[in-house]
Amino acid sequence: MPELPEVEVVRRGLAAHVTGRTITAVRVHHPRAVRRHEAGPADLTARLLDTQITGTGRRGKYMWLTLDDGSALVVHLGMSGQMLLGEVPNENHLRIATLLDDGTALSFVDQRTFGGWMLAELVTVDGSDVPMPVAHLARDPLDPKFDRDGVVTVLRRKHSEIKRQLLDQTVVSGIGNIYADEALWQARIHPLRPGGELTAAEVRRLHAAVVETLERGIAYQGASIRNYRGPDGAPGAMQERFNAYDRDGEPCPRCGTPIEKIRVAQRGTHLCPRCTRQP
DNA sequence: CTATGAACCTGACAGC
DNA sequence: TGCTGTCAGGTTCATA
Repeated sequence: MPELPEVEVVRRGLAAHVTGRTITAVRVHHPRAVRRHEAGPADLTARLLDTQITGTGRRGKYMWLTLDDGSALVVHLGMSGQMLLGEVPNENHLRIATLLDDGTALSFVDQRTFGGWMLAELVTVDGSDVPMPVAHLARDPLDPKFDRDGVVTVLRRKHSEIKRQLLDQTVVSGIGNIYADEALWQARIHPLRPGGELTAAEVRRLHAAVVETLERGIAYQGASIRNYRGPDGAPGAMQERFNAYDRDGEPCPRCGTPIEKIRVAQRGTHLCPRCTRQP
């Protein structure tokens, strides 16, 4: 589920509510949800208690809440994570429940338990302050300091398919399987094309398509194929706007040819066989 | 260094 | 109905 647009919708939804609030209660219901917090559930609980949330941040598919002790609560939604505001949800996938000083509950629900919370210190990398667990990620395409030429240099150095590279979070972060297929469809580039062999015009087209697709995803409040929900529990609408993803067999919105589904890097990959040239 | 595959989980769905 | 196999938005680790 959650790629950059979904995570950004969650971050924005949380920011308005949690900034300035103090955490008054924490309960970890499932240890896997904090497995990446190496000091353990008790440490996380103790350190969160009575801390104030001072702001929010995001890079790629990671988001975080900055805390008044200078550290950050880093959240990854994995495949099915939800950050919910309101009452504590009566949900058997409730993994972590917290209470804020205005009486609101901030809960982490995650069916598949691939996501989780961890506390981390902020480090300065290349002029930006990010939590430790995020430091290895490339900037995402919506980052004001995103360096397109730098990414192109990396693309050229590697020899793997462009879709594989779009999914590599150390090349460019935030893009997952949905938005990779959507951006490649929009740019009319075959997912199997070697990234290093794209022309300058194709690179420009792809960059524009990635930015537009991600921004569209945010504008439609994310894609709810399965269990993605915003912090208010509402699903997104982007799944109704897909041109290629999950549309195999349906006509390409551009030329009418049925969308094809292949596998690239073990991932289901959707493309128009007529709009794109196979390598 | 690059690339591939498996593992980590739960649930939905297709087919028999 | 129920069983089996496959697939799903992500990341990480081990193996070639």
